[in-house]
Amino acid sequence: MRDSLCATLTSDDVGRRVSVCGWVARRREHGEHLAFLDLRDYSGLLQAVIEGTLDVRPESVVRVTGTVAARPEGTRNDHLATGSIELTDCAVEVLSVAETPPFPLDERVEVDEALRLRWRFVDLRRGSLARNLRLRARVNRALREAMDAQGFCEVETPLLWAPTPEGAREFVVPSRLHPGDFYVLPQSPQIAKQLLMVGGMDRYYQIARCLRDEDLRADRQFEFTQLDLEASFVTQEDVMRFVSRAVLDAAEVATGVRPASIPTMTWAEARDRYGTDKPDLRFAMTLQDLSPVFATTSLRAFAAPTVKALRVPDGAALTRHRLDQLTEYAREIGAKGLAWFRITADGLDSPLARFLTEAESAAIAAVDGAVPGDLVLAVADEYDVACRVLGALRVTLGSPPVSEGPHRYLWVTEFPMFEGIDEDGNVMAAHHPFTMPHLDDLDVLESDPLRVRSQAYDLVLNGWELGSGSVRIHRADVQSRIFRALGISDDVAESRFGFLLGAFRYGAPPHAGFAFGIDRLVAIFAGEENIREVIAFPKTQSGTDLMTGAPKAITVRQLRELRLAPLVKG
RNA sequence: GGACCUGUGGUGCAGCUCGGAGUGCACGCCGCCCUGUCAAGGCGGAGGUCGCGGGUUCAAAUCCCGUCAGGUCCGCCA
Repeated sequence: MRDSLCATLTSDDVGRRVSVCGWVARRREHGEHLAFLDLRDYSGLLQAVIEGTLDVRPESVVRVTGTVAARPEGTRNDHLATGSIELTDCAVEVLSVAETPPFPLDERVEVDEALRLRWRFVDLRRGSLARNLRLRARVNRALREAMDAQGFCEVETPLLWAPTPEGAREFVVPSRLHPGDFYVLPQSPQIAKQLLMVGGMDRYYQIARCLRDEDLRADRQFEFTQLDLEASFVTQEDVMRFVSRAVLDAAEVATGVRPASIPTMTWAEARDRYGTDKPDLRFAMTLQDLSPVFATTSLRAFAAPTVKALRVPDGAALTRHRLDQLTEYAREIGAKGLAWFRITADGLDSPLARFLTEAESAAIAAVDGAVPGDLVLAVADEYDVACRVLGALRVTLGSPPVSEGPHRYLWVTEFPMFEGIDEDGNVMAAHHPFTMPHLDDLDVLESDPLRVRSQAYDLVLNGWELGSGSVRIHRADVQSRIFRALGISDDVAESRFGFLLGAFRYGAPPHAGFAFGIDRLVAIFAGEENIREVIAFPKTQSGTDLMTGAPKAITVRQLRELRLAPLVKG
């Protein structure tokens, strides 16, 4: 139907007779003798000159056959890639008539997202979504090539899997052939890929869809895509090298610049200095420890195991209302309160200032090299609370928009094996129960489990957790000790993970792996705050699809076939 | 489960504090004019359940309560 794309024609093509197909982006009519038609296909725009009237509606699909011509002197358009040429002597064939679109396709108009989702097929015609999806395709290809080059074999794993009650809530699929029984959609191919290792696949990868029935966020959809990989006879360092290669290749393809190698930070340092396990290294603002200064304080608000402080450059300008909001936020995420100190040339401006000793005031005024005009925030609490709250405030107050600043990658290593204690007094797995403990900490596994580090590692980019991985346990004795620490009895372990543990009895190679979110990676490459902008057909925050209307009721007949009966219809 | 923000012709906004006739702007749409425009231009026109329900009031887009939808966040996401 066509022999050219709109924006691939150049002045070199002048004189050629060509056919192009696309959508009517704009029309400009000048009476009965002249009209202009801007034709759009995925490559861009091309102007066609119509000598006569033009009877096509915007967004109709047309085929234009014409002669490529240089534009007359003085009529070139520098804003258009094809602005020095145009099609003349045109024949316009209308292939499909369009109604007026539900919102303008002009990218300069910001359109309500609900409308964009309802009419996604129209929104896809606008530039930014289309660009993001093409960027995503290039990233996918770079990832595949990197994995292939490193000796990995792409293997597909089932979407219909067995329930493994642990971790994220699973999507459930009723079985027609086995009424009353259910498949679940995998939260990740975790167990499948470990079985591939036992099966001798050696190095596996997959661009895998993962499904989790948890509440949605700007960076979380029910279904998301990971580069999932696993390798045998490798160390943590090997896996980090594999992943770095893939991510850096993708970054180079996406941005044109290859980032330097990715630095490493321990989890303990990340929490201490940045108050989070996913530090955003694009800006400084590290947490300062003031505990020694306040060790013997008479100020009750500061009598706590840990006092940490954060300097906010130029933060003294924040209004009292804003400070109240920040205090409210700090409480919301677990702090008892938030102390603030405006640094002025005359000393501290704060409701607490008059209760501080001279040494205490001096320490606060000196936090992180504070100068007049800055603000110092402080939290006194248990160590982990102080870190977490100030870490969140650091991001709230300092973090640049996603589209700004450099891309700062970071490996975070030596995660704790366990975090927190459940109602039964057992520790809880921080990663998953097949994660190998740090060998140096194996002797305190029973005596002091919360101190045990794991061989788990995260990849972080600009404060977003891209993904995580670990060295897996391949020794039965270590696995039993972990299950015991987690309060999982042999029977329970057998019923939940029996097929995996059984497989491990038939010769399991030492193996390790990783998985990272492609939606998030591409969103950051695209400068988007929201992964919906890099997904063709995303869901709303309440999990609905405004285009298809999903989720929907199914017919009584379908229910009967599945032997299901609705208890309630909400 | 919870907090907050948003909802006004097809689209994007203003109007809301301090209640007084559906008032305004820009785009789009329809008609007419226009031979080099490119976010074309000129003239004219149509188009509204102010998300929905209730309350207060002589009077509600505006104040109050509830509810729905979209978004951001907390919880949740081994």
